Amino acid sequence: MRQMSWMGSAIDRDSVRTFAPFSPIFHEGDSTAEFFEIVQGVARSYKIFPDGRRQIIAFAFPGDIVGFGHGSTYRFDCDVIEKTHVKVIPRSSLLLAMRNRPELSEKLLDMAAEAVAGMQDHSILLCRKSAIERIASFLLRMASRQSAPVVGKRLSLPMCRVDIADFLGLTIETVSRSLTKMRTMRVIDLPDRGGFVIRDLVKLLLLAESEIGSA
Amino acid sequence: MRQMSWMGSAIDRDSVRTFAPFSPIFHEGDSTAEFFEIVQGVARSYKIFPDGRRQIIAFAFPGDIVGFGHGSTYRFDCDVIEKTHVKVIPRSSLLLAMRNRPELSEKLLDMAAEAVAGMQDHSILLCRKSAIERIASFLLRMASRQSAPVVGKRLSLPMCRVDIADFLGLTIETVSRSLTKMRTMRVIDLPDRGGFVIRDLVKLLLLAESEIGSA
DNA sequence: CGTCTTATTGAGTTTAATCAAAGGGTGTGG
DNA sequence: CCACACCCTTTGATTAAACTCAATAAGACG
Repeated sequence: MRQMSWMGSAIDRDSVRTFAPFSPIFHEGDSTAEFFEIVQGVARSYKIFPDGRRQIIAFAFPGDIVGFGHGSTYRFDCDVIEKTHVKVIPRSSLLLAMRNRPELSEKLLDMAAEAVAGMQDHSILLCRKSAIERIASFLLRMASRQSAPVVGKRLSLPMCRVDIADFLGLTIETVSRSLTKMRTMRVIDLPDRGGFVIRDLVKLLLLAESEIGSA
Repeated sequence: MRQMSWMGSAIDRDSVRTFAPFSPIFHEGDSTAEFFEIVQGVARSYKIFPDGRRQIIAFAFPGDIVGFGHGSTYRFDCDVIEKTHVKVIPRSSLLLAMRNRPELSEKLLDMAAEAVAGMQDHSILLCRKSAIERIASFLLRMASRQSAPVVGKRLSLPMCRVDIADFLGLTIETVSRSLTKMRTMRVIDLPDRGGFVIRDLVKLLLLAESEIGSA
């Protein structure tokens, strides 16, 4: 969920908070008194199940909103994977703004629709795509978050393998093998931990099969 | 998306339309001039991809709303799998109601949040559960849509195997094998096409692993 | 420099997909 | 009413993909 800047003056008094790596923004079950715009850094939303399985629902980058679009309590946990600055927006200020400006509500509904559509695409990615297609789609998405998908430039991949695996519904071994394969195919480079380079954008797009989930 | 009855007088002038089996309610790309409440029957929402794969996004039963929560155009196709009566709600009447009653907007946002949460649960079902867990979860959901999950009563399963497969991200063969296995285990009965009977609710809940996706 | 964590690589197993064929209703026409 | 055809479903055999278990390698950090 992005681009809330049109909210304008309604959120002038928001405060910015800083989170240390791996500290929580909120927990499942906490009441939704506020939501959060990532200013700098990366957050991850996830659910942990009784059997220990973890599903990462989304990564949030600067400009993204987390915690919005829940009911009265959060439906999952959210923490940050590196030092992160977060703008805290009181729920009440949004509700106030909605009453003052009804057209805002329509916009928010559209945003919610966008979120639903995004989840649908992600579902399809999870159940219809092969491991390598998922990784390729994921890398393209990571790339488009920090610049246009550029060949040759080092792009940041701030999350560890197990996070990628838990986001894509794979194991870390499969993630690692797929990345290695793509490196062998000269589609990407892996210069260091936490970074990757696109060497052949056309092949990467082909691997991702483009139209699903690369949005 | 359910329980829109609180909309009350805003939708008094809605008309009811009847759709013959497999006729479309709307297509992807159509403009969202209206949305639809299923009065009687069953609808399915789905996307078809360039490679021919089809993903059924949701089944809609009486009381459910379809077509709500898109942007200005529908994001997928929707048709009915049996003779279905549908209440047509003009989008304009909802927007009007929102302006007149701001608290409605909050309720709609909550509904959207609900939809997002539902999609998240479905994602998890699709990428974390085995075939038999998915089928068990699906049967429980089907059961809870028509009554409390009751042992011994014939429950309707109106969609064909290929629809179940495309909803759960499986093949029809796997769906069929899983159902057969559950029948062999005396968990369910399959008295006829389009129906099933729960014989052992406890085992069925265990197979579904309950907490994920049975909501 | 050594330890600890994270990532990679390898071997074997499991699950579901694929390919292929047979069975079972339903409906139509003789 | 029966026979046939069609569609949907079930069952079987094989294959392929990803998971599991296990070991090694590479960074990060004190």
